[in-house]
Amino acid sequence: MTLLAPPPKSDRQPRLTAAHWIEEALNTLIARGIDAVQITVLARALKVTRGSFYWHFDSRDDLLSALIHEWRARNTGVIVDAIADVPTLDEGILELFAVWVDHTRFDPDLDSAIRAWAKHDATLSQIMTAEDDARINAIAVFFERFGYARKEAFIRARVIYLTQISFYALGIDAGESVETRLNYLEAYFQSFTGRDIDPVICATYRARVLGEGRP
Amino acid sequence: MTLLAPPPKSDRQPRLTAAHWIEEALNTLIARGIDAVQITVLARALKVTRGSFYWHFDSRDDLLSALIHEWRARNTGVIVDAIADVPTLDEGILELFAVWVDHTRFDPDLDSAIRAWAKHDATLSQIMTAEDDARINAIAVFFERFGYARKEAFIRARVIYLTQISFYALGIDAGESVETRLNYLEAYFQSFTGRDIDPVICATYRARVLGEGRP
DNA sequence: CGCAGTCCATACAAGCCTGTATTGAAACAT
DNA sequence: ATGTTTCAATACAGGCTTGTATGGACTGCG
Repeated sequence: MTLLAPPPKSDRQPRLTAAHWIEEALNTLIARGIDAVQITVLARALKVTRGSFYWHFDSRDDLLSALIHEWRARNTGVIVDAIADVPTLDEGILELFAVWVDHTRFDPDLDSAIRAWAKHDATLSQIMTAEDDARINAIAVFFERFGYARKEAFIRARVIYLTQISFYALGIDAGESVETRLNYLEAYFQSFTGRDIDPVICATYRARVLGEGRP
Repeated sequence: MTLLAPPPKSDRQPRLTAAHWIEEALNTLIARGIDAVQITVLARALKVTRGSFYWHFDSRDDLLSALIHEWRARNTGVIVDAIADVPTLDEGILELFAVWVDHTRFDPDLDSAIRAWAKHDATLSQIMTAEDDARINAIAVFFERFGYARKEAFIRARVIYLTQISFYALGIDAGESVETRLNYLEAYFQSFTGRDIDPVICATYRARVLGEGRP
């Protein structure tokens, strides 16, 4: 069968691990949706045959479970943690903004893709709803800490969270530069909180974001 | 082949039209996503074989085009029209709320399903983005008409629109009663506009919505 | 009555995907 | 060096989907 002599194969290709498959699966999940996460597709992308896959996983469902697990490990709790102990309202809101922008802490593409998947998967939908509720609730508690009445805090939490989720869903964040978004900062703050942002804190934040832009 | 005598077939089954296929396709698009819109699946649901489909349509792509066409005919312009000529800010916002709730004017499930589809279809994505921009812009113009500065109007338009889109995406609208939502009405209004709603207009609106609930 | 148009059933070719079973080839340990 | 473990290629069976080709049944019309 093997007519050709084995090619040099010099540099010890580190064989694939389950993590490689998960990574590739996440990529295609984000790029093309859950229905496109097919073993054949992943194998092609990884330049390997499906024989490898079935060594690392029992089945496709096994892989899909791993994807959900991976999402929970990455994106769950990030938002809740971000505002748990902020000292002022202004810093809390800006911390939220920072989380939205810092894709190493919160991966919006992954979140969107999982959400789209959940739309047609009952059990995943429950998990997603619970996560959304936890995030909104955390923001509501945050607002309450700074003098907002219960009902208003809840609605403002919803508004700020839902706005951000759509921001990703519509791809607005992809088409707008950091500068443009910073230009809208005061307006967003006023809209979300009903108060004006502290100019000093605002300026500090601007400098920080622009600084991180060019490390 | 036909061993059995043809069953009574009494009541002249009005044969299927392309519209029937489109309707069923929209249903499964909403329920299970674009990848589930398969000729075989639709035929099963319509209790007909695929032979029928290929009489009404050239191919699956032909059907998908029809779906997009149908969406444009139904959902495009609805939001823009709703607030084009409202006399006051309060009524405009409430008119927007009314549109969100009145699924005969605006079909959120269809909109969501098309949006999810567009996420992985470049050309459809462009159409969707254009539609979103048009809606947001219309709301921004509306805010400007009532004294909001250009930048603030734009951001407030975004916030109110994006909030609503997520409302559907997260399925919050499905899990909350009309009464609950009406209870939050003042809070939403304050959050979206930065002003307090006129109590009289508010009461009138409440009565109207509750009245329509039981026709 | 017969003919044409409308609509659907059936059968077939080709492609794609999953899962299993078996073989093959490196890497590691004894 | 020899055997075991790790990972991947290959081959096969079953199922599902699209698209085409063709024939049948029903309708309306001349």
